[in-house]
Amino acid sequence: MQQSPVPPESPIYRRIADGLREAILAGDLQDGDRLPGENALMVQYGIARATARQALSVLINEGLAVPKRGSGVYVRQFRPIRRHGSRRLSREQWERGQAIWDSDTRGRPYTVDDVNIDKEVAEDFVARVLNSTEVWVRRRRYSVDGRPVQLAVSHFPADLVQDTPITQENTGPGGVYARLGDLGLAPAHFTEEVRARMPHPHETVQLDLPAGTPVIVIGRIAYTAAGVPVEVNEMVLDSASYVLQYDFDS
Amino acid sequence: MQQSPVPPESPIYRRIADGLREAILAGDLQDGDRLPGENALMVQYGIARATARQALSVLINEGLAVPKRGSGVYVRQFRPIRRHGSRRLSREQWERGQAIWDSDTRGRPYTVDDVNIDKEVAEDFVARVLNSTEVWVRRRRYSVDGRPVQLAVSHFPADLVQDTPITQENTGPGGVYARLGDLGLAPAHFTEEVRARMPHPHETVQLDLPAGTPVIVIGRIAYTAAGVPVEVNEMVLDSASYVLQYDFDS
DNA sequence: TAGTGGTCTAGACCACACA
DNA sequence: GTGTGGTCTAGACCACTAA
Repeated sequence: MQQSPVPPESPIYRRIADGLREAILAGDLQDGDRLPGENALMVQYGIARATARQALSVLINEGLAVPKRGSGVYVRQFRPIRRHGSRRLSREQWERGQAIWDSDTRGRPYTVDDVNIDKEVAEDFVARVLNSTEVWVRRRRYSVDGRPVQLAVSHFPADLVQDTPITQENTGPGGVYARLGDLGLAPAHFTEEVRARMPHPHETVQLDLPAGTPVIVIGRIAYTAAGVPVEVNEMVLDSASYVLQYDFDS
Repeated sequence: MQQSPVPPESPIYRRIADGLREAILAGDLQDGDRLPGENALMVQYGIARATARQALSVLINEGLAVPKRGSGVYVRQFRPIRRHGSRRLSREQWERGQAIWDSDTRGRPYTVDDVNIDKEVAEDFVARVLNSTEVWVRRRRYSVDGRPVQLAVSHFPADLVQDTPITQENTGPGGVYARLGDLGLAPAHFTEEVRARMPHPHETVQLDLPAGTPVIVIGRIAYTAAGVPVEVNEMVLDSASYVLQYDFDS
């Protein structure tokens, strides 16, 4: 009936992970710095390899570190793009230098690849929102500096956009919204629904996401001034590459 | 010089995880359903325990499943609260039945616990935004149905709110914003910065987050009509409990 | 070639849940 | 008590990176 021997503290792998995390969050280890590898941890703490791996996997799944095969485990950085929702209300005071998170303000150009356009039967929620069972769907991927950052899928009611450039790869100057304007259907109101979750496998591939990186999912509905829904756009963003900004009154 | 023997496909643990994920996303397994456990997978696929664990850990880290000690691994659901940013512009058309994600609209009451108020030296970015090195800080946690869903930390310039109920636990009717109004500092404009990341350990504890659940972080700055910043509020939300909605023009 | 991370096996002891 | 997941050891072979 003696007391339990020694296990009052948290498991070894967790204590190791805590130590490394602290070093990262404190800035002792930063940006592309190399973390102690599996072998180093085995020696330093006298543990088995699986345990060292478990410790590192904690940080990897938290998105704080990235493993590079044959090389090592490295600290990850956060330098997002700033995406503006409603910026119409911005005054100088809250437009300049008042950001909470640092971000890349240099307006780097988007690249669009993998454009893909199809006429499809609408999924349930799209059909419900657009009041249309047939839709034209535009899928594309956006990259910045050669790195993919966003997947977007836009849906348009088939009867409204049939035989317009919206069903073509090249939509002409001003893009899709300008063409909707030509039809007298210029988007005037938007609602955006924002959520976050872990990525699905195909998103991990298409966005080249390291483990531990959530995605931000934006469901956006565009309405004309008359209240006609003309577009449902679902965007999937690499959360390590974005900060969303919304400015509003009241 | 014969071809490589058999390993053209993805690793076993991944194929198992893929199969289970498919079952979840297709709805074959849902809500609180129990997944096949480690032992079941070992037998079914003839693999070692560590490999079965690895397969399950994939789903757990994706937030699709939750392990329950001594019981099993269970499918997780997504039934979020809808949080409205700018809703001022909402018309009936885009206010009712036009949501992309299901959400709990029944207005369940928040509970606030762990209220904590202190006068502190402002962190860098807070000091920069508020033009004040000393701030009053209100920390609190919000729960819905007894489950914690949000952590919030509000900062107020010390010189503006000194000796007001804002420095007290009970701020009176209308809350903090009403008291700011009493001072002629009613918030009129807001900017919100939204990002997502994996939670830090203390957030995991305070929000009781299962593995694989990202947090949504909202950095909110409130300005008076005159453009004076009066509050910096950092909110950390359980991403499995929230959908953010923003409505805007243009 | 040496070192790194990726995958996998075959055991072990533990705390906890549930019947 | 039996079964579950949590932690840990001590090996193995592989693919990839970098010198």
